[in-house]
Amino acid sequence: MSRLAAAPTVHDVAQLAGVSAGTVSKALNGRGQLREETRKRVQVAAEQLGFRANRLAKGLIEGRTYTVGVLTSDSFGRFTMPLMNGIEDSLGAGSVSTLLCDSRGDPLRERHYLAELLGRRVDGIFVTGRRADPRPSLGPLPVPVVYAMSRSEDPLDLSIVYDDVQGAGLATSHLLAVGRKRIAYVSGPARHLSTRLRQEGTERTLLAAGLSLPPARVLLGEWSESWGRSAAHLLLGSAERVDGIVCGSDQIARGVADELREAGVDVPGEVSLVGFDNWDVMVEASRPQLTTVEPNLKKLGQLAANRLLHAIDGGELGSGLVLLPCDLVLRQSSMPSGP
Amino acid sequence: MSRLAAAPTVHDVAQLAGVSAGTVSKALNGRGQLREETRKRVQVAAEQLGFRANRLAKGLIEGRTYTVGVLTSDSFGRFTMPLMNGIEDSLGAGSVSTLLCDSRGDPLRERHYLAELLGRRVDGIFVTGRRADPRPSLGPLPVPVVYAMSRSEDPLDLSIVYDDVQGAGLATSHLLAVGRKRIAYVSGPARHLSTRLRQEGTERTLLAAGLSLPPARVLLGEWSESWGRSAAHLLLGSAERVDGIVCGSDQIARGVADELREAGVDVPGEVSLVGFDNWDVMVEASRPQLTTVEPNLKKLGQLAANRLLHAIDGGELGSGLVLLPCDLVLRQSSMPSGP
DNA sequence: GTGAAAGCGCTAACAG
DNA sequence: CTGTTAGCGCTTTCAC
Repeated sequence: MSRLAAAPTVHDVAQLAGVSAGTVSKALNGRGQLREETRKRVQVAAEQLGFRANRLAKGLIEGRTYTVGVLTSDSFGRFTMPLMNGIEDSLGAGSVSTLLCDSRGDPLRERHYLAELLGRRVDGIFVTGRRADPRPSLGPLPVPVVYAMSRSEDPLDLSIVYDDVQGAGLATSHLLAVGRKRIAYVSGPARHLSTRLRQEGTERTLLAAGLSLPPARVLLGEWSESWGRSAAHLLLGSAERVDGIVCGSDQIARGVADELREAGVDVPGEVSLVGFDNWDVMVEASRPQLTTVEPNLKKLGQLAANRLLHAIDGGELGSGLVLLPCDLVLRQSSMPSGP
Repeated sequence: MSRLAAAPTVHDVAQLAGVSAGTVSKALNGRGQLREETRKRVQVAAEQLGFRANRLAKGLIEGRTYTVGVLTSDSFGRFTMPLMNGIEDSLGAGSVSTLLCDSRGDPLRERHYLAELLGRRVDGIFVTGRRADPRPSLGPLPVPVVYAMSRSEDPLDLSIVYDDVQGAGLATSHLLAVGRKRIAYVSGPARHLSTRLRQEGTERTLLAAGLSLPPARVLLGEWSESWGRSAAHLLLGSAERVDGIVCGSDQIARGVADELREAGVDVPGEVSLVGFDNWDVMVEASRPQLTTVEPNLKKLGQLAANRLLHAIDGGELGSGLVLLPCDLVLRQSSMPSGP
């Protein structure tokens, strides 16, 4: 549509209302003592001109911008999305805006964006990214920083992540609870921390129950359905049959489910399956639908935002690694006796 | 990590370098005539203090903020992501930052965010969202607005979308080219514009080839794999066999592929299949992998950003609906004689 | 060459 | 009650 004139200033409003700029400010912000009639007149004039106070000018005075930066090391993907939603939930209420920067994993680009954010005097910064692996700290900055769904190498930073170990433990406990005993772990590349942590959670839980996770029942590959199918094929070919599988992702779990079904193995009749991520697209399209670990990313985002806001308001930010517990979502793939 | 002191100002740098504030500005911005020695001294002082010019103050003077807003009517999803990447590509070069607002489809929230963006004096605004259906215009604003992957009801606005009709036409032409004649269209809900446009593209192409798309070969349902499977089942039950299927999404196509395979129908031997979206996760996990329509969202984002930047620099924004052509990506699902 | 002063849009403190 | 003044951090004349 057609373009409006440049944004009006307090002076424009003042002139129209026949008062001074200071009076406009007071009238519009409900400060000072004004005659009701004057206040009204100013409001009408402001309305008429479509006046909105310039936040840059306000920020200059207040010394804060009500803006936070989000620095992501990876393209905005499926995991960043619910996290961002959580962050917005907590920020939106206080009308803090979000400046988005995607470094695409390039450290140079990250430095550039960081400088940009600092130049814009953001009140705080979130650092995030797909990989859960520890990443270099941004170092000491004039504003508080929260590493969300991402962990800084520096223990003095505050990092908030979901608990991979506990999540996998939940999955494993559930398999034990439905009577499974010979449990396998199929997951992504060993170089990913989350692969190792989820394995640890699975193994620990089995050990605590007097069972074990022998190397032959640990299959590590890629985060793909295709690998899930291959892994299931391998499991079918081995001498001893497993009756439960903890998968490192919903994609893998779905691949496993497909392969098992096509090989005539009943899921969950003969084998119980648990995924990880609670990714709706995968979980719902899978046959049978997947019991899976919900990493509560939205909640993680909310928590991260609350901590950051608190620090911005002068509170203590805290430091170290905060582990947020996962939940288990029950669906058909795991329950031999029906949901 | 520990917190740094508040950001230093030009005066801090000036004091350290033993010059005046004005000189600092000139030295750091390469303006005015300064002795090389002085310039150096200022630069060293600035470096030492970690000085970054406050962009708010700069923006106040320049009258522009080098910030644009992105107003999305839907959570940042799979479609918004590549679009954003494209936008960042074009903006990043000029170090324009992005203020992100997710209205979640709530008009009230949208108004709030719009006010917020205007208050922050963004230089321009992108409007986007998952649905391709026409949406109400934001109306006349003091800054240029581009509707990207979204169309405004007002023809005076500039809307840039990919060409659903042409995309479906590409898919259909390809099916014809590999020798298919009895073609079906399986897609999402009829209330979605993209469903109807893609149908139009399919039908037009068939008519142009002397063929037709009878109602019995049009199956509209949901954007899910599950619907794809149901639709394929229906097609298998009908009297006349189809030999090619244009699907409204990759998810649907994958569901169709699964159902056909499990019913013993060879894809692409007996039936050729084309999807829409080129969504890696679906396209690669599908058996066989999917030939599909690539909507070039990243390119769309780049174009939208370039147009907006041009308008911000005082150029003409333009208006009306701009249709960006789709591409076809060939994989196994469509080619009876192998790729 | 460099410093001092004015002003971007706004608000807070102080006059009147 | 309302207007005037000063100043947030920066840049840009204009004197010196």
